[in-house]
Amino acid sequence: MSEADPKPTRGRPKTMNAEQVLDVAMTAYWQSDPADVSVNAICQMAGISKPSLYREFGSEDGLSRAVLDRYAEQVLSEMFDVLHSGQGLHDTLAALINFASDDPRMETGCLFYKMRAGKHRLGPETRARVDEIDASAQAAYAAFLRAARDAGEWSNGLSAEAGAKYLGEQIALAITQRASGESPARIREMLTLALSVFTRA
Amino acid sequence: MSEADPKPTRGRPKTMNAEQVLDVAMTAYWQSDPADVSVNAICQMAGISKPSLYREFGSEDGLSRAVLDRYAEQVLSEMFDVLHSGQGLHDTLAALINFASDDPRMETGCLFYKMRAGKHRLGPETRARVDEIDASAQAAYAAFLRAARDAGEWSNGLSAEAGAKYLGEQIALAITQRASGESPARIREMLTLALSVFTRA
DNA sequence: TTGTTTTGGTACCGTACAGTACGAATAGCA
DNA sequence: TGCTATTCGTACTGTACGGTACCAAAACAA
Repeated sequence: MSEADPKPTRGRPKTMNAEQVLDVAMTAYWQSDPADVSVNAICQMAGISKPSLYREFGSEDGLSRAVLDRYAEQVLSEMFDVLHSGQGLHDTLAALINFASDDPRMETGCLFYKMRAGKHRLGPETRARVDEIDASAQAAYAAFLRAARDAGEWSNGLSAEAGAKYLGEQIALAITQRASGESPARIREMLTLALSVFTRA
Repeated sequence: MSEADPKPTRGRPKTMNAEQVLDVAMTAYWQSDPADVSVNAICQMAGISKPSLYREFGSEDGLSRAVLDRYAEQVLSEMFDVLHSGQGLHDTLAALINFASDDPRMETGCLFYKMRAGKHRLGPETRARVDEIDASAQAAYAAFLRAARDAGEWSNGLSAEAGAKYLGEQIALAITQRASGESPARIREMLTLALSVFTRA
């Protein structure tokens, strides 16, 4: 992932903690919106100077890409583990509904979906990473639906790819609505309705 | 709506055409995103100077509010006429699906939904207008669903308000996906699936 | 002609942004 | 004690933005 720094034995010791900066940036991006948080603001919040940030991450694009990587590792991975938990279709969908509607981490939305929604405002590296993650998420949804179909739990006229897209977009919609202050109960009601197409013949 | 100008008999005759400026701004906002189009760019595209624009609209907020008003009159009104066409539930839903999936005007998305998605970046007047339109749209959807229920065409356990919210968000999602380049066929497939909850018992 | 009124645009204001030049600070090594 | 390597942050660059001061242009009225 990142080039292993051979820990230089000479030179002024670094006081900047890259991971703490990433945490600060991730929280800020996540709580509001990547497009509304400037590099200046992140430096101020993290208590470092701008050159320090640029030495570490190269550019704003490099920073946001690193933040997205961290978010994928720390948050998205857990979300996609649900798809491989081996439970049945119904239980897995219920788990997804629970996560999207009630998980406190999604109270201000999902950083990945925020980045995807404002993709054109991101730098090329971050944008490419967004596309990668989007593709792998769709693949995971599709694999999950294929498994459910093979197990005879679902037999729609829909292709697994179309179903995956639908499932992914419904979850994205639900989480995005949480960021705009909609009540978890309403979101649960609507998402349950949207996903009922998988459990009703 | 706007204060009637008493057409002054004195002073230099105005060469600026406010409606043409609004058209230019609406097209620009609509094609890309209100947050990505500057006042400078609009002035350049419209061939006028910045003070002229500010004399007419007061501020960027005033301009975007005027653009939204125009959009509501010219585009949204037609969309909501569908709800009052008096057809049955099934036909009306089909008309909405047609509009969202295939109407060429929605090829680059819906300006209203773009503004709503980036509401926090708008000025106070425009933001208030967005909320107004959102509320009246929900009311129209709810009235439509109540009428359908009274006619016995729909008998879900859902409240008309929850159904209205669901319906509106599904249409918004479909149109927003068109702006991100998704194929009309896919969008139609997914929106049809999402709205099938209204026609299946 | 001489004012008065209205609209025109040039040139500017202050602010915020991403990104950088550069010298001071701090370490190990000779 | 230098010398070199590395990180530090102050202070700056250039650009873009929303918004405005100001005066010239163009009409009618006296």
